[in-house]
Amino acid sequence: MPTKTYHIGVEATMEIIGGKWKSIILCHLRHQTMRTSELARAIPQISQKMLTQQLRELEAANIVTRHVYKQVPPRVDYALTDYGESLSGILHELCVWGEDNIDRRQAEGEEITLLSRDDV
Amino acid sequence: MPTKTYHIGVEATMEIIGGKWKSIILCHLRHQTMRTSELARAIPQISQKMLTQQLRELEAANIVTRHVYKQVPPRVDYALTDYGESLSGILHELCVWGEDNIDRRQAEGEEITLLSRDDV
DNA sequence: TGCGATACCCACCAAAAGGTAACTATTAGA
DNA sequence: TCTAATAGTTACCTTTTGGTGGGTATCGCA
Repeated sequence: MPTKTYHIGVEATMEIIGGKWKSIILCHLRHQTMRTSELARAIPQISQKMLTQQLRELEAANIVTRHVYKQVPPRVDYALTDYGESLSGILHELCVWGEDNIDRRQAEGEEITLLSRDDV
Repeated sequence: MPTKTYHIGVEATMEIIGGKWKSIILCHLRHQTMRTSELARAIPQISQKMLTQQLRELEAANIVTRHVYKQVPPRVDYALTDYGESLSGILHELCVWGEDNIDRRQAEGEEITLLSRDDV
């Protein structure tokens, strides 16, 4: 197999938490284990397809675990792995920086809203 | 104008440092002011077009400044703004986490290389 | 005269990422 | 018998992102 080459560490990180959805999903899982439908409610813009696709990729990267209960209707929940928890600090800072960014842009008159400031 | 809505802070952050190139460019600028050609050498995979495009977007977000010297041949350099500096800690952690991620994957036998570990 | 150096721009094309809608399975309960 | 509920898949399409190859401008220098 051809060796995969990175030039700088951040490339690898962004491969894992980059894209439109992964960091958002992880920010929610940072606080609690969540069912599929809970995640979907917490991220109303995401489609069913994207949600499961992104969760599969996070699982493959050993960032989240998937737990299937043997029930009907099905019940599945997701949680950060220990390794996923090592991203917790970064995720928190990304949220806080973004909140501050939105505040600044509002102060400059941009028409912009932040619906929930769930980071403590 | 329709109000832009974010649901969680990290969405705004990712709009600014997300994508394939922005965080890499910023990680380099974290250590020093750099000319266009220096950035191009530091990030050999990037095309001229992408480099200037991403720099324009970072400039528009007030994360970097562009300084043009009145010379021939032209000389332009880029540096983090004060606001851009507020990302410095996050960028550093993203690099370090990625380096650790690469180490782990290597330890598990993946064929993977990290060329430079420039974070102190 | 014509080339090298630097920092662009533009038109065009390819690939990746994301979105929509319709479909599956199973069981409880109206 | 029909419907709701949950989690997921699949095919198909659109949008966004990124890549290539060309072109511009100015000045010094061989």
